[in-house]
Amino acid sequence: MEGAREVTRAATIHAVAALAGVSPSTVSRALNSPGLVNAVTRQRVLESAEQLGYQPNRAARSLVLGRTSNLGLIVPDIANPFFTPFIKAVQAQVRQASYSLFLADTDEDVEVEVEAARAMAKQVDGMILCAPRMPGNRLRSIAVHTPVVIANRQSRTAPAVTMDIGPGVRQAVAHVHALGHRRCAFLSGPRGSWSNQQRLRFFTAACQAQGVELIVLGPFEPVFGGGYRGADEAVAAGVTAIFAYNDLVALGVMSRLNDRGIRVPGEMSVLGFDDIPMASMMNPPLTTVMMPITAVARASASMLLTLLGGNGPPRPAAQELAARLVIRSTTESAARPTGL
Amino acid sequence: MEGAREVTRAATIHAVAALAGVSPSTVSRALNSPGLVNAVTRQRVLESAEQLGYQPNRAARSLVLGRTSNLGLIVPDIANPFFTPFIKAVQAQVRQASYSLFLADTDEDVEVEVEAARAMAKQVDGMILCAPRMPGNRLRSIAVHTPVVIANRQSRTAPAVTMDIGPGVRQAVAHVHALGHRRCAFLSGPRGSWSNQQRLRFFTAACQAQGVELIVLGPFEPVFGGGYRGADEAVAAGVTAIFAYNDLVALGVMSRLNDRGIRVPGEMSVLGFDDIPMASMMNPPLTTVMMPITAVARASASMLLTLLGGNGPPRPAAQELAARLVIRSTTESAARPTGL
DNA sequence: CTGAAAGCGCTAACAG
DNA sequence: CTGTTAGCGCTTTCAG
Repeated sequence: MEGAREVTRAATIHAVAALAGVSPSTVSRALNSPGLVNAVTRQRVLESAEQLGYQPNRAARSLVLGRTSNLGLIVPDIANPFFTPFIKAVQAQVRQASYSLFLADTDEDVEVEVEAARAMAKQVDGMILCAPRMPGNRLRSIAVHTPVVIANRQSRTAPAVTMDIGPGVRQAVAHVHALGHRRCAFLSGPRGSWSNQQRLRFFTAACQAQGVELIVLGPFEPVFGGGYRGADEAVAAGVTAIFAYNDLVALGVMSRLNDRGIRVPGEMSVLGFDDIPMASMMNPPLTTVMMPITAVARASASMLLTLLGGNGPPRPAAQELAARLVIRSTTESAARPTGL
Repeated sequence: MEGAREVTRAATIHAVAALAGVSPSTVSRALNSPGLVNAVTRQRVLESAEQLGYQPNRAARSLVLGRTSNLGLIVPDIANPFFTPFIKAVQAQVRQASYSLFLADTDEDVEVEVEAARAMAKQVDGMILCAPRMPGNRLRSIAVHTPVVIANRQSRTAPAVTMDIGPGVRQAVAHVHALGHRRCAFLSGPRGSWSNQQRLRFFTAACQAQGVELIVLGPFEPVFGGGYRGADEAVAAGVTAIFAYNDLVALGVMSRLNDRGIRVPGEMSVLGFDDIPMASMMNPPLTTVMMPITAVARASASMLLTLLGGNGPPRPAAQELAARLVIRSTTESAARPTGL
């Protein structure tokens, strides 16, 4: 009979101690504070441990130490390409600090998010909540018990790392203005979304300040298909440049424009938002507002690590990183308005 | 002073016991085996627990129970859209069985993978290795200590869930043959890759069996850019249909074809492989061989759960799921060869 | 039905 | 430098 349970019961510290002819505490010390034990003894212990394939039991360790050496990360959607660089960066940094990472995805659902955060809180030393959708009080109820860093969302409850889209938006508007565009469309995203409101607000302000007429269209779903529809409306509105809510939408726009035989950037300039990995790979490469998501990830991770380290500033200050325009090949001098 | 450490020390089972006026063991029973305790006592305990916001310490629980209630999942690359449905499905199933899930990504690096698996093994009750790259002996050394299920790869070491691409490939070839195509290109992927070899082998066999001439091109990188280059070679080869190594490559092909003014599917038919979420969203929607990745995920998860359950068959058998063709809009009757 | 006692595997004083 | 002792918080016999 074979089956589910392990063949060999894992070796305990006692077994190692016995084999090395020392006490368990010496084994513990040899492994955790090599300096405190005689070199030759330590060598013997190490060999015994090696021979038995000894792996400290994490539960026992956590229990006595009061820490798990695990960190958690919760993101709205793993499938969203906007978050993947974030996940990767956090993962790398966390691993480097020799923590393990619990990663959960909430499918953009608040209930799932709250539940995931609660469940996770019990088994990590701290966690990063990326763009959490839950209300402030729920956030607080979690942050009270567990060190938390919030990314992509303002908070008074916990230290937060956010992005300032202002510079990027202003650069984008200045860029199209410089190319001679005077009438542009903004393809808006989900009405309820905070980032849509923010993007809309900044674009409106920047266009007004720089003398560009802004036609707000939408809302459109923040995916490929949304841009597909949006493209037609923008063309009908007689604009010469399109600010898409995000890169996915921009992708849809370009696809649709292409179907209709409208050249990008020849007849229509298109700008995205986010700078997802695909943006630079598409054809032509997309001019877009780069959100410094990787930098945010790194900052969040360091912040959490600092928070846990106990050293450093007692409570890391909030931090804000600036978005900026990345000019690639979908923007060009304004031509005569298309459509009609 | 405030700072990193928790404000309130988490309530222990003792505190709850004291408040309810019972012993810790009664609290434990009230929570875990409600049947064994007097209804009114239980009620009192539950209220005390609620009042104190009592959350059992997982480390202590794991220590005595010998199980963590955590499961692990390791995938080659979180950013690869092929794996996202897999991750989501596993996550859902695991959560439903009230386990938490550790998710790790190896960036396709064998060393990272081995390391991640080792680290994870110590703190989960079992894990799913998705398309592991590590050699069989490393795999074995892990599977010996931890219940493991392998997805997307054959194995004699552990129960595995794999996909049979045969039916899908044969359907694809039959499909283009029925449309009158007699000369097709296969844009191959990474030379070393097992799935590339497999796909190539099956396409070669199916084409030969069905009387379709197959021009093998490449290798190309398995991403958008690869297809971009591949498209030109395929056109130069004078084929009327292109089998792309995967959907990303197909995407690149279509983009390039479009740039060159070659209509899909009018002048060239294009077929993908995998059926990533984007395949149905692109324009026109891609005809592709659907890999039943979600089904594999579900099967893997159930398998692992069974393995851990101790009940059911002592060792779940390996399982193989069939791929099949999904016909969308990038395939049409053969026209005259393009190019030259 | 409930309490007392023992112990999961490990670390951290505290003596030697 | 090393062994002994005492728990970390929880579950589970074993008595009552």
